[in-house]
Amino acid sequence: MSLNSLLQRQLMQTFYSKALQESTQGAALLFAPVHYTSTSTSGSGSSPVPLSASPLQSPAGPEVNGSGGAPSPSPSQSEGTGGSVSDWEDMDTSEIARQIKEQLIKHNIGQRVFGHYVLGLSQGSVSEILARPKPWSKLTIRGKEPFHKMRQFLSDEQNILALRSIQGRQRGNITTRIRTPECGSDDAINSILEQAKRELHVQKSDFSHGPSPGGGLRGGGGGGGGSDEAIRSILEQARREMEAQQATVEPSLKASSSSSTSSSHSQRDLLVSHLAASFPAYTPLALSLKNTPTALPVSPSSPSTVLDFSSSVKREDRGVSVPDRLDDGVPRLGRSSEGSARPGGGHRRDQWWSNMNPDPRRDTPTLGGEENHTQEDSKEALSLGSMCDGVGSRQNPWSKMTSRGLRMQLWLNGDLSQNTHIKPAHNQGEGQTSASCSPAPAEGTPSQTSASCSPAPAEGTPSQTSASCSPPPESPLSSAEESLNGLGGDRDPLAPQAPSLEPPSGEPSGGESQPGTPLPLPGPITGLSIQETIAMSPELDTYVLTKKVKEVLTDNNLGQRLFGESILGLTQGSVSDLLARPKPWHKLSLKGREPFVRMQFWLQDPHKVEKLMDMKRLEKKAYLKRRHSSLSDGHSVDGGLAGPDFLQSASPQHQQPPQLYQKKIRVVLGPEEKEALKRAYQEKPYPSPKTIEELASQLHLKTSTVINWFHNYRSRIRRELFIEEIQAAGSAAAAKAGEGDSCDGTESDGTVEGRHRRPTGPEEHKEASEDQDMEVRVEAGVSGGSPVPRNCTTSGSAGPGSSSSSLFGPPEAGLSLSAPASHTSTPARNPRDNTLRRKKAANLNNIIHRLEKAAGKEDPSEWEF
DNA sequence: TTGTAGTCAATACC
DNA sequence: GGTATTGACTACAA
Repeated sequence: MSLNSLLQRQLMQTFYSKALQESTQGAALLFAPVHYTSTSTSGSGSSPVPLSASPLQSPAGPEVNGSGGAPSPSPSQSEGTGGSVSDWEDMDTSEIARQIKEQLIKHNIGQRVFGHYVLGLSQGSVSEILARPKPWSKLTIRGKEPFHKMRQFLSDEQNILALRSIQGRQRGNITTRIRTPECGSDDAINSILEQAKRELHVQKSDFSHGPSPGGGLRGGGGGGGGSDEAIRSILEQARREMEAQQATVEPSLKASSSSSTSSSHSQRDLLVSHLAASFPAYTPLALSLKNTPTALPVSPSSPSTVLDFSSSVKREDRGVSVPDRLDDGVPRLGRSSEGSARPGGGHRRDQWWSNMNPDPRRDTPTLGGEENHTQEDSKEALSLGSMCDGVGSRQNPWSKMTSRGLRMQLWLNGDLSQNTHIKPAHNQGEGQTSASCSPAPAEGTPSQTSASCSPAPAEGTPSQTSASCSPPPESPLSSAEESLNGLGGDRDPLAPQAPSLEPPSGEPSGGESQPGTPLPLPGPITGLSIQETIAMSPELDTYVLTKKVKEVLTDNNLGQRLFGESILGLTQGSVSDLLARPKPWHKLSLKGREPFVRMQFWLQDPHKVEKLMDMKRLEKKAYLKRRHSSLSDGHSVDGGLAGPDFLQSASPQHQQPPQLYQKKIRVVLGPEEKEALKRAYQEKPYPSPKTIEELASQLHLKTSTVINWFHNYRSRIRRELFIEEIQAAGSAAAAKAGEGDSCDGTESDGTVEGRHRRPTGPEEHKEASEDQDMEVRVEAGVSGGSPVPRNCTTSGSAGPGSSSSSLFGPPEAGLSLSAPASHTSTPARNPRDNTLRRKKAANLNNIIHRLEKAAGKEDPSEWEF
């Protein structure tokens, strides 16, 4: 609770000291989200009053009151008085909303967090307010309150920065989802420290370079509220909090080291996940086992051990095996982490983590050391090393860059290009681009940059290159840069990640390049982040991309799991899904495009295969080593080579009560249940809660299961349709090229492209089965007549309209149950065709629903399809 | 509250 | 042992 307040105090001080200038109740508003009382939104008209208000009042209250001088009402109070601040009147609500939206977008702050922490409103309310702000004159007193808050929120960048930190703390890593209960506390501390560090950074930057990198955010005041005193105060608070936390830990652990605290537990979880994220190639846990073999049998109460570490890492950790990635191959930067050394093998991980991990949360566990660390940073915070820390090496490697990391980077960099080397490589073909941490990449050689960012390259090759800073010149990637097709000498954005695939021994990762022709570079390559690269990327042909990836993987006998975890940061299942059913580029969100961009760059890596091969070998080696160790310790090894299996098997699961390793029981719907659900879907793709209840009751399922099923089914139907349309379009084009006009593309759809793109026979059969199932539904369902688009089923622009028109076309014979039995004769009976129809029909229902829904809207401009 | 996108992870399947 | 499927979940937005 108090931890939560620490970070927010910054926000509060600047926010409410100006806006509210009054009671601590007003200040407490900011903290409402965590501890709303039941009366927080009652008709009293007052703002939510958090239960946690009191502890916050202490630090903030006096300052707030002091700054304001004359007492003034709280927002809620002020509304009763009409507002004691003159400019609270006649606000331009649209403008405020616009600015808020702008800032939220700019800082990647979600509406939920904003509403939660600033307005005391739900995300939905925030959305409403921002999207459709009412004119001031039409607002009630209560309705004006959010605008008061928003305006005050905008008045000081510290508010925004603080909220951004909160957002970053709350938002899970894209690729790692650690859900430990104590995370919040750790994160709070880390966020505080992060903020403090940033403040130091900014101050130093201001001092050294004039304007802060924060750019326009920093309104007028330069350093804003980030005085040394404030920073010290924050750090002091953080230290106290951590001490308080540590006090709860058993003395032995307490005595051992800071890394043995309970907080460090979760911190290690974070470490694990982020390390895995940063160096997915170092999956083999045997690397750590090699160094700490005795750690295996340790009990959970010994957090300093690898085993416990592993066991503490939930499987949410994206299935990457963790500890070993932290050991060998981890660069040991000179500074920090001094105090993180602990008995056992974990200290090196923490050490590495403290140095390398982009997530500011990493720093926390070291109590005294943390403060020292930060202060040390302040002494150094604009050295090249810290620059690298904040911008370069702390930038997550390619496969696991988080939005949080991106935000941090963006903020630290100010205009994004000051400290980074952004270059539209493809077109301009300038020099190296990977020196994201290099302040003067154009002048410094990669080796220089690397040396600065990776002071301890002797630890092994990974250390040389794992940092996002530029790798040493001897890096295989560096030497191979020029071989990258279309790169014009620019480094592959994969570079930060790719070298980590090299074996920790330091030996180069193989020799020859992948014989396959890399796809042309899609567009600008940046040394910044995947997100920016994605944003700048031109449209990619996801289908071609996945096809190529599949080819490479299969040709080289590389598994999806390996590829997914190492390159994409995804699990095998996700990879399978992506490769089998890639969405068209334009249908993908920024996040959804990420794997494809990664694929693209991976394909361009001439050493891609060698690296994965090396990875594979390492995993096997690790497995064997682990097994050997386990056997010698009397444990059996029944897990996989790495990843979650490893974590599981490495843990003493055989000796633990089942509840500690309880696998989630997966609901498996039976054929009858599915059938019923599909029928229901045909009736109503968007069933009402009542219908869902009924279905759940009839099928003896949980309502959530039914809801999930509908969600999933809708989503998957849509995606299936995309694929089918792509295939149809491709086949139509092929047919056109080969046979001239072929408006009826169904044949080629089913026989040429369909076969070509469908993985296996059984798949066909299965589809046919579903077709049959679907045909019944289609004919009896809402779409009524034939859904078969006998015409060009999927023109490139085929959207809902085209589908719709086809589906509503004249009845067509041969669409009944017998259709799937024929695979080759009548085009209309082709299973591919049927599948397409099925999906179109299902999708049509979806569209109809949207149409109906849209029809209910007043303004046609709001219609959205 | 509802819906979508993206993903995980259990498990079925080959 | 690899891949495909799919129920469940998170994050986010309207």
